[in-house]
Amino acid sequence: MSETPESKVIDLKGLQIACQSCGLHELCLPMGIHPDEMDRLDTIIKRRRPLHRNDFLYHSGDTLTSLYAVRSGSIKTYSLTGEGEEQIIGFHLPGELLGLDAIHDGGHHCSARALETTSICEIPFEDLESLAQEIPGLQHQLFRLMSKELQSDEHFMLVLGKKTSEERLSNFLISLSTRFSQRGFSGTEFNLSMSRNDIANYLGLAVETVSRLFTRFQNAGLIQVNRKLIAIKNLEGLNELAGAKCKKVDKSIVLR
Amino acid sequence: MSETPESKVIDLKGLQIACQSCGLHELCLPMGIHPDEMDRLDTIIKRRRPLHRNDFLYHSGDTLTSLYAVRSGSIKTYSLTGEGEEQIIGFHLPGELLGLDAIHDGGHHCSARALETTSICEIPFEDLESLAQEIPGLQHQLFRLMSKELQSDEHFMLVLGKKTSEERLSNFLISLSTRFSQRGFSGTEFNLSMSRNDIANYLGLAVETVSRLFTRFQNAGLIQVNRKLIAIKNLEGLNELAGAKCKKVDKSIVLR
DNA sequence: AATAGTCATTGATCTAGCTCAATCTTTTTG
DNA sequence: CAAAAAGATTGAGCTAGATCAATGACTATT
Repeated sequence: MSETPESKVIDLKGLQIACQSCGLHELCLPMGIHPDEMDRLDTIIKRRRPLHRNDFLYHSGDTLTSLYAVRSGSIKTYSLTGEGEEQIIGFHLPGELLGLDAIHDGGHHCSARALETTSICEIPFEDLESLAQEIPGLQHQLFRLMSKELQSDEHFMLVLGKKTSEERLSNFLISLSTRFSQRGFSGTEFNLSMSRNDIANYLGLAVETVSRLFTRFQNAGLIQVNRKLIAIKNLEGLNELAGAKCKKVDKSIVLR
Repeated sequence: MSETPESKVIDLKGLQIACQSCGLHELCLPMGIHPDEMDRLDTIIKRRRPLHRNDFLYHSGDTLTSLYAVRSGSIKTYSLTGEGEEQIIGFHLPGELLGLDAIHDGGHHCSARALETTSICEIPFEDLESLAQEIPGLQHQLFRLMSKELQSDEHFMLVLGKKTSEERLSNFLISLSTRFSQRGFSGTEFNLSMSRNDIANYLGLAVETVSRLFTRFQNAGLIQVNRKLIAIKNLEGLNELAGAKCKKVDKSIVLR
């Protein structure tokens, strides 16, 4: 985690991609701020060498020093239950900010771990806060990003609150699809960087249920599953499942 | 909703309680800012006449103009599912801020409705944002409040994600108890301003299940239920239930 | 005070999804 | 490359909680 340049073959200079030239700046912190202000943001952001699979970005209990933006790869966040079981809170894709939930009391209450090789921009929070004090657009964007996360948490609470396993999984797949395409990747064909176990844990289901659902969805022609690779074949159908709340007219009957 | 003073017998002047003298300022927006800055905050905050039970604070689809802080009473927020059913997102107690999730795209995605007679401070968002630009403590407190909400949303996701009905309801009761005592009310005896239906909806359970659980909890000596009035008799026991994740050692056996 | 309407409780049954168990596949390690 | 470990799938049965149904209690209206 140290910043000693000599300890690596990797050209750290090459990692110093500016926000300006980053394909994610329309989603990320720099959104809506002027080019010269973006330069100031760049001066506080640290680009570190990539994390490998299972590397920790931070641990539960760590003091909050920085926020982190995913540049490529993916991260899962989780906390441990009373009995020491992992409980997954979220999966974070490129352009998404981590650590916002730690601002409140200055400490992380969950751990963040790379699901695959992942590069990260580190943004020291104190610096960011001072900069936000000077750049109205940055303050606004920070409010917007936090608000967006509140919104998506609320959406997920709705999904968990009432929905059947079918609704949960279809919502999950749609969410991934949407987020991938917003980030310039294919929304119809993508890799799941997390295990079936992680998915089940996140959705509050048993692994077996998730596995069965994948087969069912595939048999119904909604998706094509090949190990970690998912191809969405019928987004419309998935959407119907995702919104299904009818008790009487059982839409899921097509899947039997 | 208009501000015409002559249309009411209520002394609107009397409603103009300053943040300074408000018992909630340690929890609410003014926390951590200096007295003279608090005065500036006071100048932008509008105190309106109280909402009555079932009055709307805002509707889903409304443009975000203000954030709202609950001064007394309680508010529920909910959105409508595809099939037009109400899905409750949260219950908001005195000192809590509403509308933060609307900053992202400037519009409310849920409706907010009073559960009982409720007074509200209205804080025009644009004014608040400008003020936060000038008062670092205010910017920081806004970040903190949003972060706190993220944290509690995450906690609730954990509860919904895996937990049994017993765990869900005990978590709910503990959350209310904690929040009431933080606000200077009794944490061991309080009124539920929401219906059993609302509770069930919020927790993703059937009304009947909630009702049965109340009786079970009462029989186990954990709580005393009298209609809307709840008395916590054994907080320790509730806490155990709330954290229960053991599959083998079934703690809930005591309740049968 | 009577009536209608809403809200809450209790009982009986049914089912979605969990648990347990076995097999198969992929990844890791020596 | 083989062995071991981890992850994924599939099957069979069980259970927590949903649904359906009926009754009881409180609230509001006239």
